[in-house]
Amino acid sequence: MDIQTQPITVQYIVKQLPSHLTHSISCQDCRMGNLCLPLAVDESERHKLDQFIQHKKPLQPRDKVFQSGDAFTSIYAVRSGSFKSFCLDSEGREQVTGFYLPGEIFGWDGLADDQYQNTTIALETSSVCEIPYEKLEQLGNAIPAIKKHVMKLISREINADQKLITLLAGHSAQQKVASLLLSFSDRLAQQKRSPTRLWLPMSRSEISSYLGLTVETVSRVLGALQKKNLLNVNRKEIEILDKQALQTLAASADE
Amino acid sequence: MDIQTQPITVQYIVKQLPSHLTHSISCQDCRMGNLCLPLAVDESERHKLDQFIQHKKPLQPRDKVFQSGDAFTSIYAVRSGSFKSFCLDSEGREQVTGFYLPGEIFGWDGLADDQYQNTTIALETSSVCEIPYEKLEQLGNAIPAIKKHVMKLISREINADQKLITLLAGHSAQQKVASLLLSFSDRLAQQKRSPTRLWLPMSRSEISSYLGLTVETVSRVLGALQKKNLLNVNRKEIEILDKQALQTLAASADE
DNA sequence: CGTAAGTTTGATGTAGGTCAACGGCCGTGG
DNA sequence: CCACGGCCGTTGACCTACATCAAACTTACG
Repeated sequence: MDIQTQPITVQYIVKQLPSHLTHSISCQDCRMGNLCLPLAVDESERHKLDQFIQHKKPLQPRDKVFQSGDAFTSIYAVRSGSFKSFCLDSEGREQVTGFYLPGEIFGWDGLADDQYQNTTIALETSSVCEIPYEKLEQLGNAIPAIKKHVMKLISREINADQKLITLLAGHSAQQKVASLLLSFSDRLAQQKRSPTRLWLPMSRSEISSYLGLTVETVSRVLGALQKKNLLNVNRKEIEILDKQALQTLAASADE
Repeated sequence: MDIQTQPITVQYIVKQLPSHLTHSISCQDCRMGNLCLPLAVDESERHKLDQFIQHKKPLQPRDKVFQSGDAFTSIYAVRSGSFKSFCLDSEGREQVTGFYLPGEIFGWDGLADDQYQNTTIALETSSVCEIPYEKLEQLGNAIPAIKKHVMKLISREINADQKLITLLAGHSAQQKVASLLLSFSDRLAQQKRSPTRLWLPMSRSEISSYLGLTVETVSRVLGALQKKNLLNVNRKEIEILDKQALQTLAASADE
């Protein structure tokens, strides 16, 4: 019943590798393949990607990938670990706008005005693939499948943002927290990882900012869900005991 | 001090035209030019756009442009009037996700999954240009400037959504309402229309859904802002009396 | 081992939600 | 042309979900 203290994450595996390998895996071998760019792209085309995608070396917690105001040059694919993006309001308070897990892509927010709107930092030891946007555009011209996929990736960000808008605008604290956990669960499942035992890489404060709540409320809601036997909560380790009930709760206000 | 009862809108002007002209204006003549697609595109290229963009005839209030679940085929540019997009939550409650004014583009939410996520309807007598996405893609291949601009348009939607997320997550009712009014003001200014005298095409209920509030709260906040002499409110007509103060209020919690 | 930062828990306050009544506007029909 | 009815917006009284404030506790780290 105890959650493994060191979960077997992609990050964990990568950490075990000699460091000269860590950031030199090619796109062909990348286990994120079908989540990331090369969907519906064959061997030889995938090779072209490798020519310019930079498989960067690991980032430490709090390391910035880019900062609000930086010139837009690239988008980034999460290879391992996790990231948060946020902006500061006029008061200097941090507003978290997204969490990114392995296989997910961030950085689109820089495209409209040629500079990133959000700062994005690593939440844990993590690595990214940097994909220069210019090069990606050129490759898209050569390979229509790539271009099509790029468009889908951008619009996936739109759909995610709109889902969050709906969550923020019309839902209770319980529904918000439950939805976040379910979202994480689904995204872990996409990585072929356990959808019931999750390790939250972000602090309560980051969760609360993302959900438009306070730290205290997030803490209390997690406590309440545990009391209802829907969850096991142990700091950042969460075990989902009753996904069904959690979904019901996230969807409708009853009980 | 009285607000003109029939404001001089694009819609108003278009209504005066013989109806066979209303939806046959070409992209060359469109006053929305630089807001919409043809930015940085020359005469001859603009002509190619005309070949497939459908300048549809006017829509009546509540007419659907597309419905949640419809197959994604096109994006739409607002020529005149205004639109709202919304989705229904599991309870059947309407969640408004965006308002669109002349020169703005909607429909990107359909791209990721090849079907629209939101329903979008006209708020008043309005007209749109339908831009078939397939054709737009092809044109983008031929004319790089078009493709670049399309990318910017999509990512503008991302930025708008993230701005709304920030507004919903960390701001008071007053700040939300003030921000909405200022947003409208700015967008009217882009159309070279008065940024101080606005006519809100949507109901209080639609505003409240968009801002994550109740009708009563929106009404009370408008009342309060009027009492502070920041606004004149007369049903859907709003006159901004003190934009400076409104901006201050929208940005910081003080006073 | 001591300090700081993150988390939990409790007591209290309040912004905004809920419920209810009313009033103005507009369409329809006599 | 006026009367009626329905819809939207406003206003008031009350209430609750969540914020705020405060303090203990736990973990992380020099």
